Amino acid sequence: MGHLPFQRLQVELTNLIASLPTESRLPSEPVLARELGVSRSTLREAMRSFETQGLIRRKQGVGTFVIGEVPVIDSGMEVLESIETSAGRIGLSVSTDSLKVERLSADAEWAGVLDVPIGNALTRVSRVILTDERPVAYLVDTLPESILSQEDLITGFTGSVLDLLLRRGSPRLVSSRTEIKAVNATAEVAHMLEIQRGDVLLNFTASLYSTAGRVIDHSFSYFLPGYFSFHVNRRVG
Amino acid sequence: MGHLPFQRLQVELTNLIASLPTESRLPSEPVLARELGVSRSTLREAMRSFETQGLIRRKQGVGTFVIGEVPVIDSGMEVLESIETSAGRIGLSVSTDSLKVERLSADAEWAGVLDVPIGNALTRVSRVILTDERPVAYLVDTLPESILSQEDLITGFTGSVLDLLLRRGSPRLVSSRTEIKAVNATAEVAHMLEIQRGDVLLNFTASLYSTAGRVIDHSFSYFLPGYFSFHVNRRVG
DNA sequence: CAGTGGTCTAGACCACACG
DNA sequence: GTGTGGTCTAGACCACTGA
Repeated sequence: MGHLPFQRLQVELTNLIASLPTESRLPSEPVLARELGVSRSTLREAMRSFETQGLIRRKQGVGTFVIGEVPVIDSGMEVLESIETSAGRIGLSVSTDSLKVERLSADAEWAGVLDVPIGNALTRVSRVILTDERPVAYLVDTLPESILSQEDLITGFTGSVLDLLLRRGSPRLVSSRTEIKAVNATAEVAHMLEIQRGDVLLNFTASLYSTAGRVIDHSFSYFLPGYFSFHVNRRVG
Repeated sequence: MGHLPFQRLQVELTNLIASLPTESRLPSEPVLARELGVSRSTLREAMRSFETQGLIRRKQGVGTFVIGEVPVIDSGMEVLESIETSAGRIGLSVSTDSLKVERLSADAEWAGVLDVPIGNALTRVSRVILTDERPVAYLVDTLPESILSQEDLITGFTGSVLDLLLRRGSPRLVSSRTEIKAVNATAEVAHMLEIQRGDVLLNFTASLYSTAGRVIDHSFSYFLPGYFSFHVNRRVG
């Protein structure tokens, strides 16, 4: 009956995961593969989507664990707000990890994106968002140093560049143009989010504008599906 | 220095694909794997993202081909419009394939979603969108038969349920609530889109509302990344 | 150290297109 | 039939965790 190992596997894994209590550990991959009558490769492939859905968590050197209810961070796309704000609305506290602030020089491409001369100093802030120890988003903000310098980040920086700019009040922000894509995790992003290379991610590429129509900030955001719910109300043409 | 076969592979494949003319065929997988000094599994894994980006096209039993410039269908999320309309704006003609119309009975879940009694007759329209022979989107619309019957679809149905409802003018439509996700292709969807199971897709789940606030239609849409560009302007809270 | 998940290999067999 | 991409296997080795 082994005609469709994969689809059968998905069903059996679904049942197995549902039958186990939260936080419990699955059998190791070699053992589980033997029990289910498939090779380890096939088992791992089937497990992929379960992790991006937030149903299990794999930790290298430790094991694979069942996750219970995932607190889904809900956010409407009409309004731009930080993940901290979205999470706060559902009473979820998130933390920032792997915060990195870099100073770099604008090459031709970045000069074009941010509308500054080539060679201008830029500030780049990258960070990982955690909910309950789980990395769920990776964010990279790039903006002119004249707008945000490393010194600005010393005091009272919680992690969100957007929240910092809003709190400071200048320059005044009005809107962001956001492009929505689905991507495979690159090796770098996979490492930051503790997932596997090639796993599916939701990606936003956004430019933030001031009232003067200037580009204030450019950001790449990568979200683990299963932990977020983005929605939008579209009017009929 | 084969310490990072995969990352090196990505670079070499990028160069190889860029160096070949449009429509040309790549060497077969066993040959190419040997030439690049990796196993076939690794080669195929690395090729995955190239296909979802629209850079190559794999055809079972035929070969793997280089795609040139992909016409990207650009669409703003503020306004709901059919893919035909979005494609038309950039002068691209798309066609419908694998059109299937089903009649089914509302179970408890669908009754709740569409706000009809359990057991009510429903119409389901599923189809694949092609651009230049390439399946790029898979759409499934489900709605009460009282709103759209199979007879309504006999004459002048181009494929888009939305366009048909708009042309008919009743019921009057106002908006849609759309949820945005990134997913792995299921076996079924992968087959319809001629991609591999597990490949990354952008997914919209939407409910369409009438002026009376009734749910008129529920749809699942799956898009191949690389062929679409969805964007939204977000205002600052 | 032993045991876990992460990566990669070599090869088998299947499904499909085309001559 | 021949050759292609699609699936699956068995096993090796690495990277990491924790006792």
